Parts: sequence; structure tokens; C-alpha cells
Amino acid sequence: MYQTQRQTTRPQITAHLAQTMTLLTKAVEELNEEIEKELAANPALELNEELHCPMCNRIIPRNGFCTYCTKPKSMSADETVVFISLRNDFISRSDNYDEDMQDEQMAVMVEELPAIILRQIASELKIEDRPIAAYLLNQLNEDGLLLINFEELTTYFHVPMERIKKVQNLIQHADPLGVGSSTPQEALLIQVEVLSEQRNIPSAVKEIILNGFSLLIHENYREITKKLKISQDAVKSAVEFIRENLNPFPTRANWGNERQPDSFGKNVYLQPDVFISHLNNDEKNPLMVEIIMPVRGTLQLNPVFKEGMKQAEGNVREEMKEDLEKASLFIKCLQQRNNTMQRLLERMVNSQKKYILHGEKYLKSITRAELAKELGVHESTISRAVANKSVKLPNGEIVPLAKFFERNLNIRAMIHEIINKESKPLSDTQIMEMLKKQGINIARRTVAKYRSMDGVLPAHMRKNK
DNA sequence: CTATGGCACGGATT
DNA sequence: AATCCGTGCCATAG
Repeated sequence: MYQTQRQTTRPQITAHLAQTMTLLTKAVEELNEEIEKELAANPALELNEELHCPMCNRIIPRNGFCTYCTKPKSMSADETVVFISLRNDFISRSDNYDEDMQDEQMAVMVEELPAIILRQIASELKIEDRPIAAYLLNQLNEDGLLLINFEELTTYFHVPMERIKKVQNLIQHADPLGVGSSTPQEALLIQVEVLSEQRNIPSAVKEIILNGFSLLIHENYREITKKLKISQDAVKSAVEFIRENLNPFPTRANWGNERQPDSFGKNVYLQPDVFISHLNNDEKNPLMVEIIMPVRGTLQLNPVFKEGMKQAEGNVREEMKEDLEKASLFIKCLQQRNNTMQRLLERMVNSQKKYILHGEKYLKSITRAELAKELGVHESTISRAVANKSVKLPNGEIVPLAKFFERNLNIRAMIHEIINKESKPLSDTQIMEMLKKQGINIARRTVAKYRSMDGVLPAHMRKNK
């Protein structure tokens, strides 16, 4: 149920395109930069352009998978086997640009976006308005926004402003919802408007976008509560909703080529760092976990440098030795980090399999601290590994990895279920009692809180079914 | 009197 | 140290 809801918020075309793009996540990029920096600073470090699979150490083709590790050895029919495969398909930005796929894909986006939109709105577009639509679509900037002067257009086309606005409005309702808006704010409002037809939206969302937009951008939530006289909870759920479902730059986050963070300071959700899917997309097959790795070669100690050190003398020799040690430490750190990520996911996927396959209701609550203990690493290691990463689930939903650690999601999902199932509206107290029967003890106040977090109206305002 | 939302406290988590 | 979370208490609306 939730899946279908989510999917409608992410139009299919964008999902499709996003899949075909080379994905370069922020987390990965940071790591790549880190590597570049170290590489430049330390002569003892060398980059071997051949790609080795970090698991089995076989050489694998650029942009390729390690087929050995990608294929499960024995496929049991019903039991879901989990294994990890790593993918090294990252190209450094400084690489020769014209040969990269990336350029091609950019071109695809730039050329086709207007066409895609035009096709969508064609049936509703009056023939005489076509030139206007075409012009507007060609002026879209890379964020999918329309930063042009409308007054000039009226003289240019010799038509009233109203007509141009009408065309714009058509465009705004096309697939990357909100494209062609003049401001991010406008784009958000369109998205809210459309989404509210399909599902409940926390009540404060619109208000915040309308009247607290600049505060929202600066993450100044306390001011929002004050200025708009909205409760903390309401603001919180609204912001949560906005982050997860709305997108101020209609084309940007969807096929994240942009490096800057979005206006909320985080661009986490739409570019997965980890893919979880069934092998060959067949539900009978085991789950496969792909971790996107920041590798475009294998880091190693530079053998020439090593040789050189042997012959050097005195201070020079000491310095070189230091470099060498640093380099070796760096490599170890990276390996460690990769290793942690791998074990972390292995553990997560195994214990949260039900959630991954059957939805939020089955999410088990695990804290990072527990997991850290289990894996024998420090808590902060887990925290860092989880932060700013997102996962693509088999059903296509992209969620932050942190969601795996949300303690109350399952209960919230159960509340949804109860509310959707019962014919007459249940009060919070009644819901609480129903939960108690299912072995969940929470306070009435808490039920109320979860309810409002998800934008569900109180009992007396819900309608009988 | 019942249902719900606001505020703020204390303990857990990061 | 900072933030998050569940809850209790109280105010308000109906």
C-alpha cells in the first residue's frame, strides 16, 4: 500500500531515466575527492587503473561487475539468499571528458526533457500555444526551473500574460512535477497540490512553504514554529514530508548530476549508494545487494617509491618511510571502511529482510549502538557509514539508509493499517487498545503523535467508510 | 465528560 | 554534547 503511494510521487519517467544515468552520489564523491587528495599529497601511493573486485580480487572491466561475485553459486528456490556484490563503475571527473558516457547522458537529458514534457501536454495544448510551450521548454534551466521575464514574453509573442501562464501551468503539471516553475517555492506548491489529491499531507506543509520558505531553506525550524504558530510536531512532520516527497528543483535530484546540495542542505534520497534487488529482477531469485564503491582502480604502494627508499639516506629516507607508512595506513583505512559497509549491509539485509520485501510494518528496531557492538566497531563508525546514504529497495523505493534504524516506523505502519481497515473512525484511545492486543504498549498520547506525523486526521474528522 | 493537541521533561541514542 | 523520542500533564473544543 505504501509502496504504491510512494511510487506515484516519483513519476515513472524520472525513475527510468535515473536508472540509466551514471550515478554519482555525494558520499561517493567525497570519498573520491579524499582519494585524489591523498594521491596527490603522497608519492608513496599509487593508483593501479586496473579494477580489482574488492571481494575476490579478480580483475574486472571498467564499468563492469565482478561476474564471479554477482552470481550466486547455488540458488535455492524459495529461500532468499543474500550476498554482496560490489560495483566499480565510477569515473573520475577529471578523466578525459569526451570519452565518458556521462557526456552522452547529459545530452540525453538536455535534449529530451523538453520533448518528453511536450508529449505529455500535447493533448491539452492548443495548437496556437505550441510556440509558447516550445519556447518555455527550451528555456528550462538545468534545475527544471524557468527563470525568465514573463513581461518580455508578452510583447514577444503578442499575447496576454494570462495565456502564457496557462501554458506554464500545463507544463508544471507534467512529469517531473513542478518543472517550469519560476521559483523552487512555486515548484513545491505545485507538487503539494497534486500530491494532496492522492494522499494525506501533513497540514502544515503548505503553510510552511507559503509563509516560511526562507526559514525552511535555512533549516530554521524553531523560527517557523514561532512565526507561524505551528507546533513542533507539526513542523517536524511537515519538514519530513517535504524532504521525502517534494523536490524544489524538479529535474535535479531525480537524476542527480548536480553536486551542490539541494536547498535543504541535503541531497540524500534520490541517488542510491546501495541497490537491493532480486537477481535478474525475478522475485524467485535471491536478493542481491550492490554497494557502489568509490573505486576507479586499486590503490597500492608504489613499488618504485619503495625501491627508491632503500637507496635514499638519512633524513630523506626517514621522510620517505613516513610517507610509505601513511600510504599503507590510508589503504588499510579504506579497506576497513569498505569492509564495514559490507558487513553492515549484510547484517541489515538479513535481519530486515521482511521489511525490504513486505513493507514498513515489518521493520525491526535496531539501534546503531547494538549493531556496532555486534560488528565489533565503534558506534560512530556505524553512524558515519549510515549517514547520508540511501538504498534502493526491490520495489523501486529509494530510502535513506537511516530508515533502517527508525524505531517507530513499524508501529506507525500498524496504525495506518488499523485505520484503513476499520470502518468507523477509531479514537486514539481505541487505537491504543488495539495495539495493546497485538502486544504493543504505547501511550495514547503517542498514538496521537504518530497519527499526526503521518498527516492522518483525528477521528472525528475522518469519514465513515 | 471525551478526544485531541501543546509543551516540556528525562532518558535513550547518536 | 546535542538531538531524538515517548510520555505525562494540562488546556481547549465540542
